[in-house]
Amino acid sequence: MKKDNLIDVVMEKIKEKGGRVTIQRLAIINVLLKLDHPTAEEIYQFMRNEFPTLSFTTVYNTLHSLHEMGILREYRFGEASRFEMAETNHHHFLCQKCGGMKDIEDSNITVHLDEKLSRHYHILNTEVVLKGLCQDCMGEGI
Amino acid sequence: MKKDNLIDVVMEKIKEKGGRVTIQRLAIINVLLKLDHPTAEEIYQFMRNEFPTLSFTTVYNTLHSLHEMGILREYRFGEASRFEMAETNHHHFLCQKCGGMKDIEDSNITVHLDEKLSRHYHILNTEVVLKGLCQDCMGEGI
DNA sequence: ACTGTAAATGTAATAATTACAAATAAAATT
DNA sequence: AATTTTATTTGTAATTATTACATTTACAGT
Ligand SMILES: [Mn+2]
Ligand SMILES: [Mn+2]
Ligand SMILES: [Zn+2]
Ligand SMILES: [Zn+2]
Repeated sequence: MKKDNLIDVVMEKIKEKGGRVTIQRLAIINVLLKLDHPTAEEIYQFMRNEFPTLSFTTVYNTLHSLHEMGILREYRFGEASRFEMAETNHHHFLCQKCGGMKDIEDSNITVHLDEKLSRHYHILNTEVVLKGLCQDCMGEGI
Repeated sequence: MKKDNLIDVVMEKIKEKGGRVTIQRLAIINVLLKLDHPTAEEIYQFMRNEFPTLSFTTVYNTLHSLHEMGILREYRFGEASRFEMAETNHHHFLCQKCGGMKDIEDSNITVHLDEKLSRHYHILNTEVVLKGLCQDCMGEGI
């Protein structure tokens, strides 16, 4: 999806949910498009130069409200939460050494759920988490 | 596996790694066999009556060292880490409403990884995380 | 029993996140 | 365009989970 178009979609979704389109929200969306699974701290530090008046609390508030609106996803692997746009479904690889989190395209993994699972759970999302060593960390042990 | 036998296996594994078999470690292993994905806090509270001299720090220390020894697994979904014995591989369901974490038997899900993934990563573990609503929370929205 | 040292303990410190009250500014209404 | 409403931002303080550290205890080898 083209970036400007995606921003429009996000703005629309915010309005749908009765939220307000603020420069802080739009700015954070733009940062999420640039950084790879950033933490709240990483987002804040990245924005400080261009946006010195931004409050760290606003970063948390915004990430939380955008998450509630279904606009982004939150992952709580590592010690700090990491965020990304909720666009497409995909899987993740977690490096046990450096803590890195890499996207794995949906097409690279096939998952089949036994149909009896849906009798016990209302499943909204299926995601595979691979753990191991990334290319940078290979050949050094854990 | 029979429980006493499992304890023996754990003791053996601790010794293999050059660790010491302490009553705290054995007690915490026993708690992990009773509780379902407990947090450090839940383990500590569960043990306080029978073991009033136990330190909360020891719970953390023990969970950490047993994890390092490969005896248990740590999951950092929710705000606090949750722990379980590392016996068999299985998958998990996370309820978006109550935060509950349920085991899904390995046999209920089949996962196929594209072979080209192993050219980029050294994959040690594959786990599926299902998100949705558990039976208790169904029919109440998110 | 003696001894070396890993582990346990208690307290203090840190890191991530949240709570709260006051100030600001979207956006609806006039 | 001015006014109004109230969601959001901001700064600070509080909370929660976890870790650091110095001291004491006790596992396990001799
Ligand atoms: Mn991703
Ligand atoms: Mn489990
Ligand atoms: Zn790595
Ligand atoms: Zn539930």
